[in-house]
Amino acid sequence: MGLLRALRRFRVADRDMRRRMSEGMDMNATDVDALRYVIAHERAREAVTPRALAAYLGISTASTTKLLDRLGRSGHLRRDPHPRDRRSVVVVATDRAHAEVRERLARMHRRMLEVAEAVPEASRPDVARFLDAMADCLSAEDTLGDLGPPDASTEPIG
Amino acid sequence: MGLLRALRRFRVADRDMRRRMSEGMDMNATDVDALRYVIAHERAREAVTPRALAAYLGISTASTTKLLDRLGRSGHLRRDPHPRDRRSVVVVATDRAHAEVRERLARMHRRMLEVAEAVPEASRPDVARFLDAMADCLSAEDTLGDLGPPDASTEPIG
DNA sequence: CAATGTTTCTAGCCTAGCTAGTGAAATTGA
DNA sequence: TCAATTTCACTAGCTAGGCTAGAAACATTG
Repeated sequence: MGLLRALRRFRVADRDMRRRMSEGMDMNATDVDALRYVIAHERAREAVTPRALAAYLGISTASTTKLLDRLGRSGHLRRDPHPRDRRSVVVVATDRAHAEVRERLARMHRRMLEVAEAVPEASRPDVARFLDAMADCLSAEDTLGDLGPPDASTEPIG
Repeated sequence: MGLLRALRRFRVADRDMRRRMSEGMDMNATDVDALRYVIAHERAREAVTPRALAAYLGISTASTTKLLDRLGRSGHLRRDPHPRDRRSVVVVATDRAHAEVRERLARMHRRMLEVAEAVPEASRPDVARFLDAMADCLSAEDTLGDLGPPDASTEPIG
């Protein structure tokens, strides 16, 4: 079944991309993920609090405080006062962060759009349904992850 | 474009699944990944060395030594002497590890197969091509990762 | 067979997580 | 209204899982 093979390949590519990205931007994977999260929400005009960020990243708020310190020091994120809750804070990406991410993303994102548009109209619902159903499989309660035969991306000793 | 939305959803589901899996098996994500790798290769009758494992996981061989110690202590992996290279080692999953993983995976894997088989014959090549092309996008040299609008899985402060 | 390369492991360090607990502000309820 | 509770971000201190450097055993090559 080539579909599962293709899915596995995509997952590995995604993992490797995150790795390169983290390497290339000289920050750890969580920090990059956080940066992407903040920027995406900023583009959608939605404020991000440390708590929301922690929930998304799956780390504690204490760790998020440290994360914000790091990304503050590196000049990517800033803490602004929350407009309505004086205990809280709004996390904002700096212009530099926006520019840096835009620069790195633009090309890939454009390519992805092209690829999506190249899928024949008639097949699109099936593609979307397939991915949604796969997501459902992974979301089911008691799962551990799929295995399947290894891809040819390894170097067994033979 | 719903395809990219579906793809994002799949990625998040995959991430969360790994998180639950790591939580549920009471080991860190890298160790689970390693276990899956070893078991998958074992099923394909391919030996796994610490070095190959390190390469796959993207960590140093020194860290892999520690990883093997951990998974040895927990009774999931074993070091066997390498048949032809006396410097080296073959990493083997214990029966218990096989059973544990099989138990956790069986249902999900079965579901995934069903989902794949439910995709209409006519659309399958398009689905596979889409995923392959997306993987290529992510593999391109200078990429950072896609952004796109955030999904509704967040709780912005409004 | 000497020289070089490869493989795993050890020793010691550093970072990014964690829990527990704090002070300040918001919310709830009597 | 105001006391009690909850929620928020943060601090302090710990731990685990990465890293580099270097060593010993073995393989490979000229």
